[in-house]
Amino acid sequence: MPELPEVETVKQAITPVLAGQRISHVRVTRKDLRWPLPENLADKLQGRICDTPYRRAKYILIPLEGEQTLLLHLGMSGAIRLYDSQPEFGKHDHFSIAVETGKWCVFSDPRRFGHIDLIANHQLNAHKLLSHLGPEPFSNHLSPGWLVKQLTGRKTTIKAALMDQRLIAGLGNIYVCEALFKAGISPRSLAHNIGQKRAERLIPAIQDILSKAIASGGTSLRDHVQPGGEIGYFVQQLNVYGRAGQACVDCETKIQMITQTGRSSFFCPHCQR
DNA sequence: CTTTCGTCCTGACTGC
DNA sequence: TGCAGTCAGGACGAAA
Repeated sequence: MPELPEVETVKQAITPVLAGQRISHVRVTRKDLRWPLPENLADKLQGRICDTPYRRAKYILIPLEGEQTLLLHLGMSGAIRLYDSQPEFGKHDHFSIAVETGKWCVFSDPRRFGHIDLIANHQLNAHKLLSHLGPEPFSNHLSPGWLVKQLTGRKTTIKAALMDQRLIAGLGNIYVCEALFKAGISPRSLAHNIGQKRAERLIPAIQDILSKAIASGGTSLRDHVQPGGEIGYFVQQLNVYGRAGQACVDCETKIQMITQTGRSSFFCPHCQR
């Protein structure tokens, strides 16, 4: 259920469990999720020491001793749960690892749009899922001038442009809707019509929405990283997403829902121009 | 080249 | 209560 803040939250939760720890058990119950998993994945991971996990876009990357990195992608419905000891596995718990402390890290994904891969470090930058990604939303790369330049000549809407991982990596439908609301920009605005003024609102809006979501994700998480507890996503403080027909928090105009490139967009037709 | 559309899959929810 | 239909936070690859 993951956009960048949820993935970041999961990464933060698994870090103290995995960093510096040797993998003692691996359980793989499918040969594929969205794509075929690496052959003999369990054997390849068994006994390896994990380095500190990090995040790129919506991917969790766990460097392993031996110049390889484990990539986890949660897709649409993926979640990771942590346990203090071996749990009872559920039907969608496709991939689990234990470390020598006895703790288990369980990857669950009902829709199986997620993916797991094991990548040689020198091939990371060329990997199919990573090579095309744009800068992180908090990268120094992002400036209003940079954004305006990137949007020049784009004939699509700002909504579709922000959903494109090649422009800025890690945004998804919810936070694009929320950032556009915060910036007062209609999702229907054409990308090439976003000038310096609106770009100067949009970039801080994106960063503000994401950092607040990460902070609140972290808060809810602390209570939930208990034995059997779930690391997941907690809806809160959404101003437009999922609020079609309800009053705008600023002007009380009814929030509208439209479909753009196959995805729902929520916005306030009065506040967002 | 850029952009949109179909697709992978299960489960939760709505309305008849 | 049952069942068909709809929708979902992602992202590739084909097609336009």
